[in-house]
Amino acid sequence: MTAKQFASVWTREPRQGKAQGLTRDQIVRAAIEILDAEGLAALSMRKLGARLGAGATSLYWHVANKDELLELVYDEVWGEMSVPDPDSAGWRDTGWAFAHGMRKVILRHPWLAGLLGKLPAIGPNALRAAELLRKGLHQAGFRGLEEDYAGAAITAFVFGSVIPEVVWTSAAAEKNYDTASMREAVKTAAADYPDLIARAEEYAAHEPAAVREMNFAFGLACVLDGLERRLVT
Amino acid sequence: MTAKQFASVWTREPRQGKAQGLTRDQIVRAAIEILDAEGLAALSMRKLGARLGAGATSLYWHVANKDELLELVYDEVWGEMSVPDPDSAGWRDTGWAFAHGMRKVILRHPWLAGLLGKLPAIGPNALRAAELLRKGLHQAGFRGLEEDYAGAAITAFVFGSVIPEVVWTSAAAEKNYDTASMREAVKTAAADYPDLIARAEEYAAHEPAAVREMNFAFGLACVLDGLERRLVT
DNA sequence: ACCTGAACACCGTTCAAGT
DNA sequence: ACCTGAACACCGTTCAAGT
Repeated sequence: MTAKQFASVWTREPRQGKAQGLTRDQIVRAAIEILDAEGLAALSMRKLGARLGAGATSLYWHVANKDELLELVYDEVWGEMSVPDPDSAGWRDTGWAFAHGMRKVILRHPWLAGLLGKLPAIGPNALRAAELLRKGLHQAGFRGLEEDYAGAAITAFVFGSVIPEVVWTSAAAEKNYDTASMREAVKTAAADYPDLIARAEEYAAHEPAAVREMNFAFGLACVLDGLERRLVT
Repeated sequence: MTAKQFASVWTREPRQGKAQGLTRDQIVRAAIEILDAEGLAALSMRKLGARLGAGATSLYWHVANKDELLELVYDEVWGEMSVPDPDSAGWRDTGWAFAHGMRKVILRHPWLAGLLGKLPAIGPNALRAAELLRKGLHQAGFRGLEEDYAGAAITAFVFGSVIPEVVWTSAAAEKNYDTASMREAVKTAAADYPDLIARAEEYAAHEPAAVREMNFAFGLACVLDGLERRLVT
């Protein structure tokens, strides 16, 4: 048994206006750092607490539970999205910029893909973005339910596009597979479908980032074309 | 201490040709039952083992780990998808049927949404469906990378559409919130955006299943229109 | 070949207690 | 008001041992 160190108000550091306590903001930022560095599965309350030099259970003063923390984190990153100004451009440019802005955020934080199907997004940043999209589509001429449908079509396309973009790389990162062996695995899995393999090989022959960007642009243009047509009619 | 029951080869049931052992198929089916009934978070190896009258660790003979089990489960449900025959209909009908088939599977197994961003889909059922979509788009006239882009656009739209459809109801189910209080929460969260609230209220005024179906049909028609246009040009 | 149980190294969360 | 540590009820997974 070692003796306890002497401690009293006089030996202890002053409180200094609560500058050293935990903040919800601080917690959220630290969580994002862990998520960016190690992925969704690696975030635990204990690890997060340790990173902040606090006990895991201290977090529960600032945050009701882990799911609520994830909601905060989820909305925080939507704040990074650069939203276009619907007043300064045509609706089509707005839609285009909106979709690319969303995509960029998810590519920067791939763990978002694992949260999309888990949490509803009703935080302030998500709502701000939703309102901007709505406004752009309203100015374009959509009214009533079609205003919703049009917005849903754009965001649906973005979510659905980015998920497969991200799921491979983040699965590979979490279990650290090498990409060559993964490609090989797909090839043997698809042995019955030579045409599918041929397609995968042509796809893989291109620079990944570039071909994905084109893939995204192609689909987005389809969606926007469809919206435009519905507007004219 | 209670005495052990007498047991020997003679009192024990015969082996009967290994009819009573666990099967991979059996395990996968039981897992789906749990998932359908209680959702993704409720599935544990221990619970699954118990349901099958076995120890949790027995499962590891048939399955490498939980993630692999989820991959099996994931692919298994894609087997339920009714895939259209691209030879018997125009490509647009095929695309339409394909998208609706996918959507139906996810709506029947909402926990799929939580897996989309987590697991790549390269099981046999997923590949069979992918090949069919590819074939339909090839017959339509898409070639090269555009064949991929077109397929990706359709599946992206379906995934992205169904996620928000499902995430609310499954979040509500897991924590059993009542829908009225959730709607109220959204309303107060969006207090700064009256137009957004107005839209949400008109949306909520309709029969949910019907308005979602229309939402889906609207966006899908946009995507297909866009594809058609790219085909003609 | 297939299954078991004990054990390990984790989880999220509660709560009485401290300052 | 904020933080701590011990404790509870779970996890997924490994592995020696059984049949």
